[in-house]
Amino acid sequence: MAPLTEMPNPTAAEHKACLTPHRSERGGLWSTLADICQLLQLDIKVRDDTLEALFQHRRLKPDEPAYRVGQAFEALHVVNAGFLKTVMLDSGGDERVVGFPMKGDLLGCDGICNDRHVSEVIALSDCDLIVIPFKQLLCLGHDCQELEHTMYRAVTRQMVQETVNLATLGALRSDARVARFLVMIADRHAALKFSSQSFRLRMTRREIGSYLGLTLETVSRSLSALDAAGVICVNQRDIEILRPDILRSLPPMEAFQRMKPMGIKFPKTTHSADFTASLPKPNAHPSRARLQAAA
Amino acid sequence: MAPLTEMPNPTAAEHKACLTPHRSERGGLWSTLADICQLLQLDIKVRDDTLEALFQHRRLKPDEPAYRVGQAFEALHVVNAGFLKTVMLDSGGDERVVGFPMKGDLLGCDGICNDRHVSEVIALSDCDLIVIPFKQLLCLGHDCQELEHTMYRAVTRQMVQETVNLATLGALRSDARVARFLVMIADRHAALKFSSQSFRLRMTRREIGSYLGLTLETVSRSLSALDAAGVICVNQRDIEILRPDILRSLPPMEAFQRMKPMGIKFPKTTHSADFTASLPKPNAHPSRARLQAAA
DNA sequence: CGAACAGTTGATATCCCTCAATGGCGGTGG
DNA sequence: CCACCGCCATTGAGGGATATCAACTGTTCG
Repeated sequence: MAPLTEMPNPTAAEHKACLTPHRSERGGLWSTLADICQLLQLDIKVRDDTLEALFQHRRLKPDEPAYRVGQAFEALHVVNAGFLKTVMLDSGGDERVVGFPMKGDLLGCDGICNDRHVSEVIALSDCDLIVIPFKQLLCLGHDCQELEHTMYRAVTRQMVQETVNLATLGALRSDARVARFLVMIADRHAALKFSSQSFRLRMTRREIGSYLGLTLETVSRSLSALDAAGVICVNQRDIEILRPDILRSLPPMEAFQRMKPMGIKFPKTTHSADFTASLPKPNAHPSRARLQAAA
Repeated sequence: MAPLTEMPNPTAAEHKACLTPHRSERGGLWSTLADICQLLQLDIKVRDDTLEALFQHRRLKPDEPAYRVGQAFEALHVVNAGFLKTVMLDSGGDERVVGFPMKGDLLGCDGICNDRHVSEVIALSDCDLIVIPFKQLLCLGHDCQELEHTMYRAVTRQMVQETVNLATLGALRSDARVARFLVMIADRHAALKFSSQSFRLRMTRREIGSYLGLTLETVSRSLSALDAAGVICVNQRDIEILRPDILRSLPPMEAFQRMKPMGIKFPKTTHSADFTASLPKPNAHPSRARLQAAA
């Protein structure tokens, strides 16, 4: 692992409650609906007093759940600060990570359809959430149709994004899965004006593996391989992205490259990217070959 | 809706438009909102004339799309009859199957958030869809809040179900993935009063593989292995389930069995199911061993 | 019939899971 | 303070699972 050149200190910036106009009332933090819409990046057009409605904040410590599987659905949450994981429990009781929410994400959407949660969300760091009681939201929506529509757009956007992320992983080999995972994280950091070039992972290798469908050892090896190839720089949970272009270009497996829409045929695809450019370190691991040579 | 009482011949019955009180007007088929709610298994309480609103049907032939990636979002669709696939296109233009909608499923939810579809839906058989123009739905929702809430519950239910299905696959090996896929199909057939014991797959091995993250050869081999173990009977696309108990009990990989919530430790799990009971056929393939012996 | 496609099966290479050993890091208690 | 412990991460060895390549069969459709 190369020494991470310098890391201005994204950790500190990400950790502090980096919100906006919130007010202290009744002893806790409260935010307006307008604040929430800004956090969700919704451009709400209504100029309405409903935007002044107040919603309470909720703090979580690491390992503390926002809600659990089976719990009655009462409220959505918006992440104002911190990092979390969303997990589902399979029939055997084993947990499967399905997402890593962070600032601006909407939590609890899975409870809308059944009045009961099928997933659970657990804090990976100190977190600050804004609670949106669903009944209250419905009441506000009753008065303001535009608001209701906008909020549901936010809900479906959140769910579509999760599906897109999960769906793209299936066709990739381990190195590419890990690479795509890092790209996802980087893009989300960029959207939040965090550094997308260097950041700290908040989850364990095991949790990453659960999300990607890999074992923790394979995740670790893939990170090491990307490091050895000079694409990233890994130091425990600190990641620096050196070659974002390569990180984004790792191809899917051969069998899935031919899955062109409607059966259009293509000549055998040659791996487009050549990683031969950067070989700062000797390769000693078998899986590193693919990252380094396109031959 | 349809008097789907008994169905001696699922295949034939599934193919014909097994709907109900629809009306022929302006040359096409139309259904009421009440019909749609029944199809979606929504218990709508409102006794309202909005339930008499009419929605047009749309027929698709095999390989015909209901909508395509990038197309402007204008309407949701409810499947009244037929079988389809939902696909997403990754950055390389390769297609990835993310679902196999059938009767009672809601199509097009992914367009709500962006006014543009990120997935596309293609018919695998002759299909009959009911078109729900979204603007019209919003207008109806404006008059009847209960209706709007109910429809959004249907939307989120559809999306949650897809996520759950995708999420459970990651921890399974190939045989278990295929088994779970068959269980999914069987359960959905059962919910529709179709035969869950024997049915015909409408998609190719390649499409199944794309959905499961496997190659078509592996899908074929897994089906053959389940057949050889006496768990199912495969004949091209016709499937008969002989041992649903075994089909549901295939365990995840070792590494993912230990992913108990919050780090609770368990003794090394012994594979609970013993498949030794039924060995009607000789085993000649390496991958069949796991299905037959728990030793 | 022949072409194109879907499915099955085999041989082989490779990927990644599994088991195992090691080191780093943080907390806890003598 | 430091030994100790537990958890996390890394790395290696080995083997099993699955992708890949290839050959063959069956089906559909013109």
